[in-house]
Amino acid sequence: MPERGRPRTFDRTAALRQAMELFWAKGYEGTSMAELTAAMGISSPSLYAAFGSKEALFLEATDYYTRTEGTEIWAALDEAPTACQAIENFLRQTARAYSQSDRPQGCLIALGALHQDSSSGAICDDLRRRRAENHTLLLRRLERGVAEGELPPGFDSDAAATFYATVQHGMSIQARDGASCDALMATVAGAMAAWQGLAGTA
Amino acid sequence: MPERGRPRTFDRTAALRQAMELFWAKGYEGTSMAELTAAMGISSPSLYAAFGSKEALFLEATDYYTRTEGTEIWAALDEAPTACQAIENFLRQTARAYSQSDRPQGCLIALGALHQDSSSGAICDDLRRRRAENHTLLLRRLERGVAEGELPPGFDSDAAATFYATVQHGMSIQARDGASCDALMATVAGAMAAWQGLAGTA
DNA sequence: TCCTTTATGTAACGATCGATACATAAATAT
DNA sequence: ATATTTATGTATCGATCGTTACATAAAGGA
Repeated sequence: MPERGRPRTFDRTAALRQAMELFWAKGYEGTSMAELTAAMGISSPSLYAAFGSKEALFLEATDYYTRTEGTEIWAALDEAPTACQAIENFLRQTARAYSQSDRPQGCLIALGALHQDSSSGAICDDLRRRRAENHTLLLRRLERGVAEGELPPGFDSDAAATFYATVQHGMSIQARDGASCDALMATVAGAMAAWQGLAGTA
Repeated sequence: MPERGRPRTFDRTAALRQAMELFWAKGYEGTSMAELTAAMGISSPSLYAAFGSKEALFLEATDYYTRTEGTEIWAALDEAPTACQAIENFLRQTARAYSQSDRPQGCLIALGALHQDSSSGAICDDLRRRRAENHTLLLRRLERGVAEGELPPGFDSDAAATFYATVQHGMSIQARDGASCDALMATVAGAMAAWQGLAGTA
């Protein structure tokens, strides 16, 4: 059953991808409507008809980002047999993804809008919620490690999840500063060197 | 020897401090001239006469930030007798400073302008240079630890400095998300748990 | 065929952006 | 006293911001 009315002449998903890459590279406030319409290859009224507003477009772009760009990073958590390997693979995938030269460096969720007091309260809140969800994913995997006996009963999964999430956030800034994949891997090695200490102090 | 011409009626340093706090809270692009003049209590021409431009004001504000806000964090590096204690104190001071409720959370140098492609190339470059300087400070302290025999000869000071700098950058985002000092201390504990591993693998 | 519905293209909206022209005021230098 | 120098206050500059009217084009439904 086809749509009513005149069909749109552009690929909505392709346009959304272009918007995502622009927001990813320049942040929410740093990206103008003029740049968006140019990159998406559509006019301003078409953009508003298809996506609602700049804010709604950003929210949809971050959702698209999560579904397309973040998958390999977070899939590593469930694929590895142990929590230790899961965290390490998670960080190594992060290092690889954040340093790719054919796309913006670092993470859209971490860098897209950091200044709350700006005109974009909803944007900032949405990104913060997504960061909290990521923390929860790490926490669940670590708790599973405790449940399976890999980690001691007193292991502070929440503190460890916070630590590794923080390292990943720092890697976004490091990547924005031009760090190579190897340089990011040095940080991964440092973070994983903490594993023995974290698992032992329980 | 007093100045020629009509003396200015406002405290230049106090105005600079107000500008710094605003840039700190909202970032370079997120802060408007109207907000700056309101917070500084001066008119737009007075601002331009005293500081040159918004960009020059930001550069001077970051310099003021480095001289006034960052001192306690980086002083910890030289005061502690061992490199291990130096890094730990450095991170603990960071946790405390980043979570103060009477000032913006996180670090101006880390969060002030992260998106290079924006209109602010010089701003971004300046902050990146300052971050590189901070990395160098960590590196020098670790190299001193190697020279003094505290750390083994093969210790990778550069990788360790990168790791701890990355953790600090991540703490800025964590603090922006509302993390308490205790929560940041959990990350510090995680980062210091890596010390044994880093010092031992050399 | 005519009506409804949706999309496109042109053009422009009011608001805000960073930055200034201009006249006036207040200090020193001669 | 006069000239010079610097700061202030008002008012506004052109450019860009996100957003939208409006007329037209292209589809399905009756």
